[in-house]
Amino acid sequence: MGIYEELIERGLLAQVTDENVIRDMINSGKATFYIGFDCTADSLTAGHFMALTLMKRLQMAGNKPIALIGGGTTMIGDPSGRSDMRKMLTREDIDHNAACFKKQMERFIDFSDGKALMVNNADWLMNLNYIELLREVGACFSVNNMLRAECYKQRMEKGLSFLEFNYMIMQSYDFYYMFQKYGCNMEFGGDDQWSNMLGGTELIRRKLGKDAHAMTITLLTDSQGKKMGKTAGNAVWLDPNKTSPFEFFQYWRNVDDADVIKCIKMLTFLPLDEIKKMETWEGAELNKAKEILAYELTNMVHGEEEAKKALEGARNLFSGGVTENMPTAEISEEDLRDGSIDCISLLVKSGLVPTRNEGRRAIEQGGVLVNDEKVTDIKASFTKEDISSKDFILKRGKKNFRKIIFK
RNA sequence: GGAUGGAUUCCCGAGUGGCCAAAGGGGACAGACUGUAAAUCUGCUGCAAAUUGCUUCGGUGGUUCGAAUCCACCUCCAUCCA
Repeated sequence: MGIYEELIERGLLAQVTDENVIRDMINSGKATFYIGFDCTADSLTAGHFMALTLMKRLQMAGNKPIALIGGGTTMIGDPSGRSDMRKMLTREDIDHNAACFKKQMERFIDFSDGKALMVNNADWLMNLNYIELLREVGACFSVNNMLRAECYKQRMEKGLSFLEFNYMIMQSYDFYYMFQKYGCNMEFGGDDQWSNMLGGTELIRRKLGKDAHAMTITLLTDSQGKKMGKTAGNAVWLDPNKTSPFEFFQYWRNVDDADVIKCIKMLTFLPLDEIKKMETWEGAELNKAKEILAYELTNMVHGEEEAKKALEGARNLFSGGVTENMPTAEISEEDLRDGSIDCISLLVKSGLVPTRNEGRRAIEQGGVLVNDEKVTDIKASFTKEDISSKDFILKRGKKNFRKIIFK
């Protein structure tokens, strides 16, 4: 089975420009492909992770990846699939984010000995001359066609600024530029990028009379069609300081029954026949699959040690007992008032709750437990001895908890 | 450039002088039930030194005992005309 067939089997491919050509190309390792990452935040997310694994899969099959950091395109902001305008980022923010991306990517993709390239489109986009660009590239685009593109549809009602409208042109130019400079003959991206990507292949065909290809990855959505990799509107980050390995693990441990197998197929590198066996699992048995999924991903993103810790921590918490490898929070003498700390402060301090009001509410609703005993009094407080004499486990809800350590 | 409509809390959206920290829905969170799942039911959803106080209805000023609501100017958005 070639890599192309494997990608299909895993449900990763959404659309391709020319199936036969692309299959031959990637199966024989002749593709030099790129995936663009716009640096809108200072960490990659679970969504990017799928793109990175794809890069890796293709790299393992002998193809050459180019990771394109969108230092230039981020200045514009991709309107695809968005219902509102993006916040404009400053040049400094973008540069900072790009640096963060770079670091994280190096963990996944082997960039040594030219096996893969990392480039930043700020290097060529920032110096473009407006009139020249319009004449050279702008003439190749039909506004009529662009307006028909799926990615702008949602914006036709809410409004689309000219700035964002140009995003497609910039992305197309990237491909055109890298096609010439690096021999990049294929572009990968999320399925929401399809129209932007076609812009690139079209531009190359018009300007150079050559064929370039595009292929999109199925967006990772849950059974309700919502994009995965987000909790409460917040992304699941790959940066351990933004989403701890434990939280990361728990996110995947908690996916819907209906989505586990799909996630394992799309995100992990487990062999397909192994996954086939899991497909027969049902009901509570699926928890095993969830654990595997969570472990595999945490292992890839945060390393084996963290993955093991998270796995054990979670097992301990949910099946009781040992308090090793649980996330901890530290408090010190300064946090005490009159020799003790009240429960609400402790919740806030440990990060289990963002505001005192929410802490109060959690207690009122019976959602706060100390060593598995419900806290019933809002004014409950604990002394240094309470906390340091034995393990002190503070829980908010069923899945959020900290071991409190007195320092 | 002209005309009209609009901006409300995480999102959608009601509110057109006091009864408004602001209806309803979604989402999120918590409880029950479960398998750390889904569905369902219940509660809850600005902040805090918490029977009270403070901040919030695009922005800045004003009128008023009192403004999300009225007035002026400004910013942004949509639709139509150019």
